Amino acid sequence: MTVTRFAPSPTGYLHIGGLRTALFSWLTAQHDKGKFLLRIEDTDMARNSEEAKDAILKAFEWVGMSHDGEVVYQSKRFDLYKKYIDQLLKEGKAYKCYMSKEELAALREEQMAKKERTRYDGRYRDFTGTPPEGVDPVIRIKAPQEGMISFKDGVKGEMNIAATEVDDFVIARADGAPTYNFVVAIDDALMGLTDVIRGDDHLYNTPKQIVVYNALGFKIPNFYHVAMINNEQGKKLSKRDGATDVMDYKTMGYLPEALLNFLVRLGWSHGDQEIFSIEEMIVLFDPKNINKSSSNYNLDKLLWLNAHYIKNKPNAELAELLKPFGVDIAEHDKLEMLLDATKERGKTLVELAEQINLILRAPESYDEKAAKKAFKGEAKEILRDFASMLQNWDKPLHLPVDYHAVMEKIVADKEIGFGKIGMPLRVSLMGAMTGSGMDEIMAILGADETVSRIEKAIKKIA
RNA sequence: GGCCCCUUCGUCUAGCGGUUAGGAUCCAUGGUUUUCAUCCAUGUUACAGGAGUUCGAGUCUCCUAGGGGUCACCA
Repeated sequence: MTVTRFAPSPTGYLHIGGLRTALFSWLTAQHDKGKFLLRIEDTDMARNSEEAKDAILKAFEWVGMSHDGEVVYQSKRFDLYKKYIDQLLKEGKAYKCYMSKEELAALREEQMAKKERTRYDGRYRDFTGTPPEGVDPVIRIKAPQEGMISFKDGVKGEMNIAATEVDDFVIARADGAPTYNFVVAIDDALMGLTDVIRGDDHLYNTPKQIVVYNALGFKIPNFYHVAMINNEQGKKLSKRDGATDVMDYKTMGYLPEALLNFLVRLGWSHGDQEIFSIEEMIVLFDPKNINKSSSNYNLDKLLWLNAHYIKNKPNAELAELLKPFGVDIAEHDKLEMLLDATKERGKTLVELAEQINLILRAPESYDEKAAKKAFKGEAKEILRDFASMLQNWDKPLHLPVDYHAVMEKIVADKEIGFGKIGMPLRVSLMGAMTGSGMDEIMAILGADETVSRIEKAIKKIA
């Protein structure tokens, strides 16, 4: 069975790039009807925070990516790691290193001066003498000293790293706490991971982890290293480039399905298809199709996708989603009409909320340019007659077509073009020259409110 | 600096030795709409550069350039 995972360290919010690798992992598991596990990498007690962990979990909840089983916390598994450290020590596959931090720094400086690769020189690898006083040793693992460490990466292809590139790295600190590459390999193996999908900044950790897998006799999973997401300029994505926190997209009025659709197309594709429902992604996703090259983050496409998903969302659901944006129309009797008239005009929920408020709230002022153009000539008279027609109309006024009939009547009676009534009417009702169709707006407002706004505008003209 | 990875329209990408190099987004123009938006149509723009291999190269090989990653008792 396919088992994938996402393993963030709780040092901050969930990053947009992290969400993409999580999505790839999640899709791979869903596709194979396998399991997607969540593990919190909190071995560095100094940098962890409970808030960060909660923020990450919350982000997952928002996008609707659920994990299987309990969340695994590495901080609760130290006994387990300790067991494996002792085992390796006993088997002679790991050893105590008494080199002080100062000595290590000196060695590194020396190597840098010689323009060599900085690496631990293995001086305690076969040490049998008396250890120096006053130094708490670290534990280092014996990495192969010659040959190649090879693995097949599902994205990058065949990888061959010279053993000389991997030194005897530390698996337990002086205080006994295990280190990242050690615990990741153990947990991935013990949790039964079959496919490890992660950012390619981890590419160089892989040979190290393979050393651990081999030392402990664990089965090596498939690796997929996904290239980074850069900003529009092709540089590393940073906070300066706008939203990098997944939850920022919620507050900016993006739909999770739009964000996921956007992310799945960054580094992955299925022919010419652009729109993928979650179900389609699950059916079609294959990590083998992940691109080798890095991709640039581009807001245009996300905006386009978001507009698409808003347009196609049922009105009742939209009404619920709009609540956090200060628009509560769930109980509005013209809900359907209101959203049908506005949802094609908002690329985000924020914009959609603005569009709705533009209709629901009587204009406090009139756009200067629009008013100048619309409220001229006989506009005042036309508006007055139109209001009067609305008040004396002998048929019911409910639907847009009912109001359209009134407009047709005034146009016919006065032998004027639609613009003559349309423009002043629009500015009277909305305060501006843009927006939804007049028939729809009037039907939403009702005759009384329409007349009231017209009268207010007439006063303004005078 | 060592090692490793990457390079098709501005951006996301299709392409897996033979295509007028396709789609999407953006932008522009036109149509629809009493306005705006939507929608529809049309258009501009790309194989980083150079050598090879081959009848034929975006596709294979090498070199160069550019970009990125990584070199912790962080994860």
